[in-house]
Amino acid sequence: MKLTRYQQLQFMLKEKIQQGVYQIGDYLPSENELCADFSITRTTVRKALDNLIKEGFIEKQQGKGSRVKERRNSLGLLNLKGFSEAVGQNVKTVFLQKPAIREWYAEIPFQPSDSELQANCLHFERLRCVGEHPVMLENNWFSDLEINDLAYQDFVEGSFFKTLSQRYLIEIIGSEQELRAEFVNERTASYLKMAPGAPILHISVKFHTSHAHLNIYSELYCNTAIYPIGNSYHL
Amino acid sequence: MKLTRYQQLQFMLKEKIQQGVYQIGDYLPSENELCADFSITRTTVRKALDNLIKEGFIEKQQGKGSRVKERRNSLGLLNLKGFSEAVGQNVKTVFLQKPAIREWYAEIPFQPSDSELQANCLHFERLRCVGEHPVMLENNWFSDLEINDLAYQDFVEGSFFKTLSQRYLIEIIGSEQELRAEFVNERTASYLKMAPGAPILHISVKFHTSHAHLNIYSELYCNTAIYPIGNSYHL
DNA sequence: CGCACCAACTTGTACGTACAAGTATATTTT
DNA sequence: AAAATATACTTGTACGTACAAGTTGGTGCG
Repeated sequence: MKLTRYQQLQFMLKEKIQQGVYQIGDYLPSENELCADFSITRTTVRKALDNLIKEGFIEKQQGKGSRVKERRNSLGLLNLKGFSEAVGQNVKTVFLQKPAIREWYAEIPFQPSDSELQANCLHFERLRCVGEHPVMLENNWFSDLEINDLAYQDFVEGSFFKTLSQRYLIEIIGSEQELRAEFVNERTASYLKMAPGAPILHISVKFHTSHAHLNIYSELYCNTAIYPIGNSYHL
Repeated sequence: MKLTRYQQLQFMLKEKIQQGVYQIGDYLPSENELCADFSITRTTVRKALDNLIKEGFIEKQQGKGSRVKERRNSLGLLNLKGFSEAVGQNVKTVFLQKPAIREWYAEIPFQPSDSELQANCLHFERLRCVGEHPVMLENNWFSDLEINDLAYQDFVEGSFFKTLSQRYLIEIIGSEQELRAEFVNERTASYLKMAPGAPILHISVKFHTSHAHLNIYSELYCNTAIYPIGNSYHL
């Protein structure tokens, strides 16, 4: 697997950002410095930086430079409104099912590819709580083609996506979602401490990753009575 | 307002796509042809095409060319799953409130800017139906800073966003959403022909546009019992 | 002290060139 | 007829150069 020059620089910079060498708000070396350091032309450096912008890692300003930014806001990822932004993020995550090989769940509204179905299916289930309020029940399925040795202890800062990015160099590059308002079922109601018959937000997601054969299939049940679900994207 | 060369080409191509000169699936002229036609270098042509890719208008394949694609799928825009993809799209849209200047709605969960609040507020309300099923009640608010003379007869193919793009050259470049599952209220239930106490999907959206001072604020109430709401994006 | 100006940076645009790599078609060989 | 090869396209990568435009800090004048 041979990488182009701009890919080498792109991945190297991404790695340093993820490792914290360049922190949020920091400026990267200027384009001319990167040219000199890597013995490449500015055209190639700019291609690498353009990709990092598209991936949401940095932003540029003419005359100033390239600054590392908070990536979460660039993605169409779900977040608990008023939670990620909160200062004291007293969020707890409880594993109901630790990561393990299980059967592919039949009720996924998206069709996994043949190569995914032929591989083993990894699955885990978590309960997300804000303070003492359980707010989201989350199930995830994905093939073990690219990911092995996944243990729940390993999750980087408790985040599955951060783990994918830092341990496996896998980035989320897109998603499809289906949204439904339903009556909560019995099992979910008991976990989320909701009254029977209450409305619940049911989200089915297919996350596309930088590895073409790897998708993450998630089924989310959210109690939005206190914390609505937020979702943002931009080009 | 002086446009750069790649912007001129970019807007010209976008215009031709929107006018149907280049239809979905068509290939654009090759990069070298565009170079010759506009007397610019390939670097500049590629910059214009890169932007059209980012905006979701085209996709490229090495060795073949640049093909016009269905833009809807690139945006985080909401669509009725199983509806847009359906062949016989027997969708009806009924205006409950035609576009007119009204008061800013106080309950928007996003804060309009001062320049927006100082301008007049345009508003309209629509009911979206699939066949005989009403599925979505939609309210939209936005300032009249960039948009005037908006009449409901003018909507291009019945689409507000297509109207913005083609009549006002305004593109949606991002959005923030808040999702909630609630009990349907009385008025909404009667419009959507739902039983009182049924669960409903409540979506609050702030659409960011290519005009920095113009945002579209939408409040959507969706009956997802038959048609779930779809939502996709990719980098 | 305050303001205008300049110099030294930064990124943005645009030029031109060369070759690599993927796709499709026509031609030649087997 | 089928397979391999040549070819003429396409886009992708990478080089190098020049100047425009935005930002910052210092210098010197009023």
